[in-house]
Amino acid sequence: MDHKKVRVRFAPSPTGGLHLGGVRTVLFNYLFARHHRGEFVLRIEDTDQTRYVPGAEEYIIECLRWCGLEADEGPHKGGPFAPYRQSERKALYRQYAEQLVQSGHAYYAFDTPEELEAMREVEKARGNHSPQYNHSIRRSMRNSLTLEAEEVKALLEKGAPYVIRINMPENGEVQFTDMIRGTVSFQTNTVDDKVLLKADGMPTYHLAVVVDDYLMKISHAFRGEEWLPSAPVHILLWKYLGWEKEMPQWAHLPLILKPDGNGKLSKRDGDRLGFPVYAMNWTDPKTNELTKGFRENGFLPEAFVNMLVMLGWSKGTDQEIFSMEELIEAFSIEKVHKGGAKFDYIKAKWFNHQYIQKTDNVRLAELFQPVLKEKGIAFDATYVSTIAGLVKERCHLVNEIWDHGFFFFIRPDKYDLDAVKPKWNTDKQTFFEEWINVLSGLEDFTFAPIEDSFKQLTAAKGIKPGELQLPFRIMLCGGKFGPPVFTIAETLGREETVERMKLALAAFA
RNA sequence: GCCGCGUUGGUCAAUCGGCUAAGACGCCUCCCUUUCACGGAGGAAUGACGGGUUCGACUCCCGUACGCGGUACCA
Repeated sequence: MDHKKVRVRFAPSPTGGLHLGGVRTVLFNYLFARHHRGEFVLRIEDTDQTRYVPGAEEYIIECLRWCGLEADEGPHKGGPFAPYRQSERKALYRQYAEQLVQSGHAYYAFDTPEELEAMREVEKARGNHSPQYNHSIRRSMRNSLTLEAEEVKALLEKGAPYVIRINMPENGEVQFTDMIRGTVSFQTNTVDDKVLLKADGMPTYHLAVVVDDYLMKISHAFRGEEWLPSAPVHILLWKYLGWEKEMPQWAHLPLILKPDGNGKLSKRDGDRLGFPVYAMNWTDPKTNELTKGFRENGFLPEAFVNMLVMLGWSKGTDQEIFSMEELIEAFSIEKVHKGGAKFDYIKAKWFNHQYIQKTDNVRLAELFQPVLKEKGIAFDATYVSTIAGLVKERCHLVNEIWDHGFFFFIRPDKYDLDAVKPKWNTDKQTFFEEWINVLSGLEDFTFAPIEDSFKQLTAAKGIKPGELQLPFRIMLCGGKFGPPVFTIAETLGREETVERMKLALAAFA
């Protein structure tokens, strides 16, 4: 690797929520930058004004913050290469497009959308499956290659709308080395004359990435595999603009695929299969439609990130759980796979489960509080964190603390009578009535004394302890679940325990 | 259609010519526990296909098949 300072960038288009795959692209950029002690830039590619979605940029920034993948430079914090929004850099691009026209690598095209459409119709009728504005077509279109110089000048002067298109060479090969895929090559006549500058004066992605990557001194450009087919356009632009020596090294990341079938994972798949695809909840400002996010679904950001990094990258050992520091240390772009990976929500939850076990109960309780609030239940932080500690080993999502510990917050509203009734008798009834008295007078209402008194009384009554533990559990929880039953009693406290026993006894009879 | 990129168990994946093909998730059996879970011990399950190259190929090369991506004045 050369000695150029490592600078990478994540360049999303602010059109909606941030997809899993987007976060993974951020992650790989971030890890690469940190590993090489370089810089990570956030650049907003909002060149398509018709697709602007309010709030999307703020959402993206918040996602990065939540994931712990914050950029060093960006629209939210500035930096030496500001502005970082392409819409605010609009004036910059035109000169480069003009420069390309001057050097013959681009040209003005005056074709109207209708003319373009007509051309496509004609071509399709002739059996051309997907007509491209390319070397063979451009000769019959209205552009500065076919029109007389005076006519072009006249059109320009009278303000006729036009775009600037790249002039793809007819016979040539573009070759480059992708850090993940090795040598990739294209025949130039198979790629069309992409629009570089739109009629509204905004650049297209193709021009903007190249110009901004150059201006922002980007050393390595990572993006999704879907960009591979347009790579030759970008490579040629670097060359035509005379910046070839500064061109970043490319890496096209594999796609994240849907769990069933094939194809790129989409928001729709999440809705269909019941799991989040976006990092955080996203509400479409137009339709008000809410798309669920990993964060609100009870994922810890460390787990989310760890799960994502394993989708397409492997250290080469059997280690699967990595701290951010370990990832920064171990990450290398060469170990990123070529093939796409299917997203597995079950495995994703397994990662989260691992992290929940390692997470401090106080933090877990804080993350769980919103669930209680939503239910209109208030408990003090210490109590909630005790519960979190008691049930976390069976939680794959933070929100599941409720599913596994709701009875710590509310009395059971129904009992698993099928598990009690068949074996219920007056001896058991009597046992519990007497034990209530014992418990009421117990000096120290904690695990050991509770268990001791239980054992003493079962022995005295000649009933097997096991016969009574399950009913006791059902009295307190309502069903066959939860942590050790004497722990539940201790946690609930004497009053609540006794009260629940009385209530249950009435229901069991 | 054309162009490009891929292809190891159901899924994530290791292997960079020596494989009796790791490990993880999930699944199944058992142990622990008179709840569930955690934990522990086992088990089933993999190199798309066909040709080369080689003493030897999952690994390299070439075809084929299949999949995906692209084919916009969207990114």
